Amino acid sequence: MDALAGLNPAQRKAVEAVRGPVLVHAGPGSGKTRVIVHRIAHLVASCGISPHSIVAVTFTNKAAREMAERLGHLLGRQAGELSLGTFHALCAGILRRDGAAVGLHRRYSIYDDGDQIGLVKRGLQDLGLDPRAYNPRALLTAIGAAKSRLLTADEYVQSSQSYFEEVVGRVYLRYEMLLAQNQAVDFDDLLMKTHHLFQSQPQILARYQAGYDHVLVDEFQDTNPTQYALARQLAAGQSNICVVGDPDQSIYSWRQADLRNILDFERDYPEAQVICLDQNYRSTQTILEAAHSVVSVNEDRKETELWTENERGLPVVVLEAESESDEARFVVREVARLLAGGDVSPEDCAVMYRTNAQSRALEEAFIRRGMPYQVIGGVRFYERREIRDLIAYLRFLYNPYDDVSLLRIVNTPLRGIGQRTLDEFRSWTGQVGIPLYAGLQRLCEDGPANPFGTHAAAALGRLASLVRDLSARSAEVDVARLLDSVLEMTGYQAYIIESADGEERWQNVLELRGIAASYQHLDPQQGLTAFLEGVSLFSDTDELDEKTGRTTLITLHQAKGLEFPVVFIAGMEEGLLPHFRCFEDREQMEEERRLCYVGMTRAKKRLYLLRAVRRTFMGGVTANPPSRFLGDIPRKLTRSATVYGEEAEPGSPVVAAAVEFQAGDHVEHPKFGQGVVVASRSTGDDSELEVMFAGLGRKKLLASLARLSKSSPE
DNA sequence: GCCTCTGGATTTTTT
DNA sequence: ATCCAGAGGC
Repeated sequence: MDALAGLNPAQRKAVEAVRGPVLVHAGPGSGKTRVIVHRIAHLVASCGISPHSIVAVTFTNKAAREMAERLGHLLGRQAGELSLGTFHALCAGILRRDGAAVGLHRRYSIYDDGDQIGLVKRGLQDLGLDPRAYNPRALLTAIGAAKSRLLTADEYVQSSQSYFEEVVGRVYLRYEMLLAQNQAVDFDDLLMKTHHLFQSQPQILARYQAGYDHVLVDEFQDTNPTQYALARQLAAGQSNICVVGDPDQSIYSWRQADLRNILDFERDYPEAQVICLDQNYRSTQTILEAAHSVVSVNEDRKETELWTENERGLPVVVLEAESESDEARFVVREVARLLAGGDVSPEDCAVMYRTNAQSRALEEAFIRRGMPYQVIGGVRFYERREIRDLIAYLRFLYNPYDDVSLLRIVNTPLRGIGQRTLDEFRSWTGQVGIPLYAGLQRLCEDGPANPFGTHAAAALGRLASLVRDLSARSAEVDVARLLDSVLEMTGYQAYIIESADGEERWQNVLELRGIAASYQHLDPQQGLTAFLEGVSLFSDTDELDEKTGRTTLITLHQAKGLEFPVVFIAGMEEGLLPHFRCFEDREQMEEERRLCYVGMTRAKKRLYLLRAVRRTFMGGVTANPPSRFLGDIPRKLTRSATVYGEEAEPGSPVVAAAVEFQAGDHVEHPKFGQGVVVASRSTGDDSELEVMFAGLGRKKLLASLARLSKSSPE
């Protein structure tokens, strides 16, 4: 095997630079994955490095799988010995093995977003704070941000500067306590606790460092400081660390990804080799130039430009539609037209958008035309109620300290344990000083001689023996059979089938059953561990399948790393892309630009930028001006067109009302002063505006009542 | 204890 | 438009 075959000089250099720190700057379509794969193959096949001592971190599980597959072709069996995965998956494994050193049981739970919100709300309650006065979401974001910067609750409290931060600090402390009680971690904890483990237990770190001589990090621009710190810890033994990224494609700052990691890398490893991959193999010259014209407006940016030997190609199509349904109809018609041409198949096409809500109109159009499509993300499988319920059952059986899961299933399906009984039960276990699950055990042992009223005692007793029987079962049978037992013994199956949309929900349950069945080859304990971990760390992009014969509908964020011959970007409007939440902040606005750049550079041959003049949004109608990004693309690269459908006339009153004030307009209010319209919805003959006023925040106003006047921006 | 109704908030992106 | 929490009736 020749790991260097077919590489250009820069790629070859990146593959061969095996010693010491390396920073690879890889623009879109520059063969980044190729470089990583060949670098690993080169390390193993030519340098004689053991695959056991290589760890490669990817952004998604899917990326890890694909890499594993390609390496399988190059290295055969040895590829299975590499450590490949996301930071989260790798950390979950490390904590499973060594978490005891930081107070974590072997069987801990991983809490997702919904669980976390629940814990924050409980924390607020415990502290006697009103969950309506303090938005749990905002608190959780603040806590997550702290964890992404390795700030513990104590440190946070020490350093809090404002009243809000003080509240966050108190909630953070409480939240951590609740997690510990439940033997649970959140996503950020997977990283932070691993880091803490390594820091506090040098002998454990040494073991991993000795194991990992070579550390690779993909999508480095989207790592957060905690992830970077982890990578440094792992690489500290040999300093053979290679990070690959592209600052222009950094689109996850809201998840605390920090571009400064790239600068820090050069500071932390001054001897690092920097290699730039700037030849693009993916797109036409026209597409590259158009994309560059959008991203190059950014001020926080080193000027780099990709070049390509590919043909000039077709102009970028810029299309104005009357409504989102016209926009969607155009997409479907155009896909059909290209299919008829013969050289394009449905899976060659992708439709991208800023927000998941936009997928709806598109989906309808595909359905109406009978065209095959797949939506990535959207209503997520693992967020469906029936799925969460069943996972809660399994999670509680796996980790009995997991009260969040227990409380979810205590009365699902209904078994007569209402709020009242539950409160009594909880205060009883509190008084006795035992965890909830132990309380249930005790009820089992004591039989009817418990301190509750007859009705409650009977209901609790039934739950207790149910739990006892199911946990006995969990030690004996594989995940799929355990799930069967849950469905049967709890009456959940009947409960689902009789519920509204029972048929559909039961199908979901069967799908989960199928996923569980894929863990059958493991012993009961390992199987349950692996299943729950897989479920927790699963991401929507993981299910993306490129060879389906279906057109892909996907958010711009999820599209990162993918490529398609034909790309449509829908909703090129002020308020959507860029999103109105970013109007006020230059850095965020620059990220919107990068997001647009990421979308455009997914396209190989054909790129369509679409917008709708009028769009339904939260019940009302909004009218958004064209995205400023469209204006940055030189006209010579584009071809413009308009589509107007039959159902709407441009001059209709509905449209007129919404057009009066548009998202992005600067306005003046007699009392509130200067502001920016962030949303306008037309409701019949009036429009309801949301305006962001300097210092006052968002206010909702009726256009007919509030005496607003348009003003010029500064 | 459970069901239904209402009003309010809520949607940006996700490991 | 849809989801949630809280109130009130059975």
